[in-house]
Amino acid sequence: MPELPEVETMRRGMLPIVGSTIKDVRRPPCAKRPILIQPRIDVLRRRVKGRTITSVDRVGKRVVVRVDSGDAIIFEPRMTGLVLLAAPPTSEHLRLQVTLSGGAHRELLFWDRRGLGLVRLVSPTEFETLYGLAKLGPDALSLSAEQMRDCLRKSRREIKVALLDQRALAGVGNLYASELLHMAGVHPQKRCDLLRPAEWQRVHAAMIEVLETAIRYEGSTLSDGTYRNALNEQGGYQNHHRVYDRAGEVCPSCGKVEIVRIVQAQRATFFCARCQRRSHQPATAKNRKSLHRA
DNA sequence: CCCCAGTCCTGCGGGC
DNA sequence: TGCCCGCAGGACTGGG
Repeated sequence: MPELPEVETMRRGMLPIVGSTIKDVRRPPCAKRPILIQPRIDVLRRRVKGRTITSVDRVGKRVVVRVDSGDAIIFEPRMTGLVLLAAPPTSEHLRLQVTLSGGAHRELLFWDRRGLGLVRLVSPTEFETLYGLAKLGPDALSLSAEQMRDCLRKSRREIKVALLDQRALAGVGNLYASELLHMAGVHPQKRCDLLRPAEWQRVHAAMIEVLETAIRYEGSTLSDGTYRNALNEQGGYQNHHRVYDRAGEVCPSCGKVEIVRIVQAQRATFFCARCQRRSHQPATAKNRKSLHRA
């Protein structure tokens, strides 16, 4: 499931298309139910055909491809969507094909096995309404520890659930929420309003560290193998997960078999019952060390 | 404001 | 061995 590191990796892989011109936009025949494309494909085609791509950005978990009219094509991968410059994993789930000219790549593809993703073309005004700060919080990599604490400290929600709320901060998803709380040594069920300033500092530092490291490894390709970068290559961070999908295994911090799985807001959470206590306690020496290495 | 359950969807793995 | 059910969860929606 693409979260910030995976979407950032997709974005970086897309950079070679800046300067290319869009020749056409097609919706390949798909046996299954088509994904949502807004506006209708013929309207989309009229607005982007002949336009030059000026930038490839990211907002939270979405890739933003801007063209010289000011419009932006937003790719929202959700669970299984991929933005590709190479051949997709299968031809079956190809959802959108953008043909290009004037650059090294001939086409940009949106592939999505489960079809929960969406592609939309938005004007600058629509972009602000749909993806501005009123709708989506500041990017997880750009907000400060103070901003993070200010926007969450009064909430009575559990910290792990609050981290998934894209209106508070954008980019953290289910996998990295468990990972960063483990590095911070904070219990996922601890209420935000009960976190101490030192814990907010650790959560913020761990968030930056985990996300940046995951970006260096080009994201996590889970056992279903779905996530790929723009060239259809796997990520590497799945080999460095501390707790995610490791229930019953040894905790990398304390070395004991203490990793457990619980469910919060209908989603799996993994944590170490020994290193992440509900009550206040200082970070373990090992956690502190790994944070300072950041 | 907050929370919860339901919705979309496909592939896979556990259990029988 | 084969089949079926349930699970995976990002974002959104409607009801409490």
